[in-house]
Amino acid sequence: MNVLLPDGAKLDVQDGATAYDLAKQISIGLAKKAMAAEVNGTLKDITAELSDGDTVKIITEKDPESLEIIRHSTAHLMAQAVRRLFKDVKVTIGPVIKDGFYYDFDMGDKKFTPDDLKAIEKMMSKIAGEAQPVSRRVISKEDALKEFSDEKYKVELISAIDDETVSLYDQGDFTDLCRGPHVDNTKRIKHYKLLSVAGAYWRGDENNPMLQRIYGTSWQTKEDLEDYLNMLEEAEKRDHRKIGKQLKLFTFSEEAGAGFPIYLPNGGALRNVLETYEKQEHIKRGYDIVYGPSILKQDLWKKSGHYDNYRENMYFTKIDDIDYGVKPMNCLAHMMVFNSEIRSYRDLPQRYFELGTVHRHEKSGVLHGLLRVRAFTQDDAHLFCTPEQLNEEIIGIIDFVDEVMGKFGFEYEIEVSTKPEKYIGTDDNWEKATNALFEALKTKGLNYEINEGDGAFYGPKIDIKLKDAIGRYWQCATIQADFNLPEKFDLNYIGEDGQKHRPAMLHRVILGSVDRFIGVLTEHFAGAFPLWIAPVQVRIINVTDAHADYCKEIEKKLKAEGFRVDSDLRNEKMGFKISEAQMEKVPHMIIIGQNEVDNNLVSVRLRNGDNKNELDFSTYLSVLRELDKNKTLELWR
RNA sequence: GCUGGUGUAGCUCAAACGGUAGAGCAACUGACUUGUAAUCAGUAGGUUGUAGGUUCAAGUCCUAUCACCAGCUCCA
Repeated sequence: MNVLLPDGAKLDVQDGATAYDLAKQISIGLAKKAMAAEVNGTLKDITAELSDGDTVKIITEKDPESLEIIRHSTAHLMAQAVRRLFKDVKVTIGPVIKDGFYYDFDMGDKKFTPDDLKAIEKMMSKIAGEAQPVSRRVISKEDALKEFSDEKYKVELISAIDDETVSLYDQGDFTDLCRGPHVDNTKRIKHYKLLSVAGAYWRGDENNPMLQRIYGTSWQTKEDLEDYLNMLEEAEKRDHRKIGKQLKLFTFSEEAGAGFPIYLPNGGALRNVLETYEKQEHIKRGYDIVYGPSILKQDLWKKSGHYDNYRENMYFTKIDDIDYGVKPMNCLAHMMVFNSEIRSYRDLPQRYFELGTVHRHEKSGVLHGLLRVRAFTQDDAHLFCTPEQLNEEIIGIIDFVDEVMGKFGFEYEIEVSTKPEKYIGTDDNWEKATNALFEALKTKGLNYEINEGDGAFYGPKIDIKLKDAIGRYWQCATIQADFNLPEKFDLNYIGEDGQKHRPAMLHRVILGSVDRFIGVLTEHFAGAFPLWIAPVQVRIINVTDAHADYCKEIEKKLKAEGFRVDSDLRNEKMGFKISEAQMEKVPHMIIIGQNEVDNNLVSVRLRNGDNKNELDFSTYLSVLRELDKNKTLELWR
């Protein structure tokens, strides 16, 4: 019989040949590396029999699909190990997830301990060492139900399957219901680690029993595994909650309430830099700065649709017996701004910008440092324009985002989210809005992914996910088209024809939540902020008390220039003071000793350990000005 | 919100079976006057998250509550 290879070549193979036989026929090397096969677009075991006319691609370690296979097989290996160690356990499901896998077990009242994880890992390597062949078996549902009669969760799963038959995978003393594919032998699984244990409900439903879930990771090579574990370690070191405490950026107070960040002077300085920068950039681009109140009448939230669609995330209060809602978004006041006078087509586009502090009721269990809070400030803007201007406005925002992200050194990816289940407005308007977004992305020639049904209740959106220093993605900027609120608020402008027309509206943020962005920045830079953002840009350190006055003089001059500078004139050894400044990740340290005082010089130590000694003060000042003004990520020019 | 875990000095952490709450760093005082990642000595600092309860005795056990941490979505 004949099979087709991905390059279109036809290959004659023996009847009944498996994918492995085919690989062997192509080359011994390929057969050795073969993990699975993609037959007519479907992933199958390497031991799968081929049929005449099949298109076959051999999947090797290099293909991304092989990672999923190996992780799934590792999950089975783990279940087998748990089975051997804990007799009464009921196995449930064990899927592949990003960077690894998990498997849920019903242990009755027993909980896994860290020691258990070690024992399970040990048993896994024993089973892998036994080199047990893994084989697929297809049987009728009926037989499967008999075979798994002791496993109530498997029975539930089998019953829910539509097909007449189900596939099972056998490996030694362990059999699991599984679609596959899998590696052909347990010895293939070498580079894995069990990471954590947690409770999880059966099928994610809190009415179901709580299971014990073990998370693990598995890779093709030792290096990959080590890289991944290092990344986890690195992420822990960069945790903004930890660094935020060390650098005294922000705090949370049990007394003040959960999810309400409180900025300390260092965090305040940093935040002020971001906000000042943003105001300047918005003014440059033709935005007007506006301000709205924190609470608005409940009736207005009813009118906007927030009351019906967003109520569970809102806080309410009463003033003189009238109901009010605390704003979870800034759009309402901006609608009021637009409606404050009659608009002509000549006035459009109107772009309103506000650093607006909003409150949202997040469930207590999801709060997480600055990344998930109940009060935060958005760099929010609403643009009102004619339908014809929409494309240009969206492009303007995309360019804006691109420039700002560049200042922080972030790359990013784009997603478009479409109409969700819960939405307001007509399908026609949704289509118009969605098309406007696609159109703009097309004009810019940008790649994007589509996130079906993930839009806001009032409109579709473009989400921009930035990539941090260790490869994690964070959602920050978003652009949302909206034809619905203008309708509800009866916004209009007078066109060239003297008639009333409905403006189009865009909601957008660049940093998103300023708070969240600070959290992301902290993790991205591991607290070592670029000079233009750093809470303290320059620290002046004297060698002995005799040089204190000169230090104060320099501090005064730099402060007058607007730099964030302080002096450490304590009677300590300078090595000690340098060490402290270093731990605080201050970009520049100015060291002042007798030589500097005598000759009107400064000696600068950079955060990276480099020294720029004995500079004229004026020379240093010009360098500092340049670094700050250019918002460079470098410590020196 | 749910499940599990944690909560001790400003910070990082100790205190076996319930039996007087400790250390390092920071702070303060003094000495030393110092040249690129931690000088020495001394002093002070706590109603053990909060509120109840059990006990001769509670940081330790019980109940409630607050906060924090992990997970709860990614379909055999």
